[in-house]
Amino acid sequence: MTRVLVVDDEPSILRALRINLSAREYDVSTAVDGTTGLAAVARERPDVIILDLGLPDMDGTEVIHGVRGWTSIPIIVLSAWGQESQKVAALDAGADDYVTKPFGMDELLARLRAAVRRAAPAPDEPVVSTPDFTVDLAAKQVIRSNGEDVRLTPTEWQLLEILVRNNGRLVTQRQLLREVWGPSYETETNYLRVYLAQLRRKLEPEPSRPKYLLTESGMGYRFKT
Amino acid sequence: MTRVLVVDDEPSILRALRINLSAREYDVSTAVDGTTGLAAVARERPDVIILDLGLPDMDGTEVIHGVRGWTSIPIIVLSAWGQESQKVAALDAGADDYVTKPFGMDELLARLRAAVRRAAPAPDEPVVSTPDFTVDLAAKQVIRSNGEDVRLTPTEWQLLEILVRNNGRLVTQRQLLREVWGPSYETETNYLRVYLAQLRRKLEPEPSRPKYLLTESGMGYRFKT
DNA sequence: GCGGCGCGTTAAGGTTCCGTCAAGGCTGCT
DNA sequence: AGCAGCCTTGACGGAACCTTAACGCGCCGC
Repeated sequence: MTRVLVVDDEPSILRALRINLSAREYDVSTAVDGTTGLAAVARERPDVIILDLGLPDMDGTEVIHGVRGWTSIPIIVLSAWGQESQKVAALDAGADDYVTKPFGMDELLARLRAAVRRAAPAPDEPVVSTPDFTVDLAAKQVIRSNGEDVRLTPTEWQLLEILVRNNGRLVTQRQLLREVWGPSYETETNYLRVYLAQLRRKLEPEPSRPKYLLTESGMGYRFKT
Repeated sequence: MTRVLVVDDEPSILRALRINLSAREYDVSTAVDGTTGLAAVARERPDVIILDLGLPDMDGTEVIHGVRGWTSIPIIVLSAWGQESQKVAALDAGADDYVTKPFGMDELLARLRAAVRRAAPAPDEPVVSTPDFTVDLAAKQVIRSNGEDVRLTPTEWQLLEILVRNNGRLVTQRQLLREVWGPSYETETNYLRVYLAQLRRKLEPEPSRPKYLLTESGMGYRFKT
């Protein structure tokens, strides 16, 4: 189910969007200003953000920068009619699209679908195999080469997924912490050590001498087929 | 240079876009109907398409489908005011964005930038090769020509990255020290000698007679492909 | 020819970073 | 309420890394 976060200070718009989007099988959450909006993004990881530019506490482009600092979740901007320069600034700040108020619900829904579709990661290779195990991104499943499947906890899976999607590339500790725990955990390198150890225990033939989940001291981790 | 294909049957709009986009360093080509437009897309592979929905020979969504059948080049749609349903149909057919006529040139340019930015996943050219090894900036990885990969420490990476990004250019010691260790270390040329030696030991076929990491005595260092 | 200067090389400390283990808290289910 | 699975947190030994100093070499000017 697609999760939408609506950031707007007008109760009537919040209500209208909540009703219409819920009816279309979207999972809707809301925030009434920029501060709580940014917190909600970090906490809930919506699939798409609908952001009103006229918030009481901060400028719309600030909110966009705050989000774009660590993730590329699509952002659709709402703005009052005639705020041409604001719209341009918002798009340049990294917004994906905008809709002028008052807007037709059909149009907003179409833009929503377009934004989500664009964000959907390329339907590339959802399966990565090694001599010892196979990771199936689509099925969220890991199977050892002897046939038994490996049980991973949600956090373990998130970590493994990021590493596998960046197969061969080095992934920074900051990036891993950001994408799994959120931007305020960027220094908790502790977590990475614990969870990498768990993943190795479950996947590596010799957990103390890893072949696939490699450490690059001081930089990050790398998944190597 | 970004290549833009404009598909529109109104000469005045074609002219306006050609002038404005050319002035902004875009490479502009044009087509006046859907048929020649589709042919032009296939022939020229533009980086982005600006498409008017009101073409004489075919419906706008047909053109979009024709393009989307084989490529994901971003499409920005132009439509007359009030054609709400057409816009929705165009977005659902796979258009990336739309602008309502009459439009402000600022807005169109902003949407153009946004579309191109979204489509460009690789902002730079992250791979540099020599006969002896290959440096992949994005993956933070160096592979020797015999296949084994080279392990670099964080500091070694920072140094190498700066030198490779300035491929062929001379980089002064001060600049290297400033960017890696910070402005207060600008005189510690010691560090450079130590780390350049380490890099050469790991990368050069004959570390004592370097081919790639060259010293310019008294000035700085230069990476040479 | 002699001393200074810049550079390359090496190795030893000290510090930071990583793997490992285990205890405690939280949540959801029975 | 009790239990099991999962996540957080802290501590510790060991490995990787950075800093620093010392020495050798070639070049240049004196």
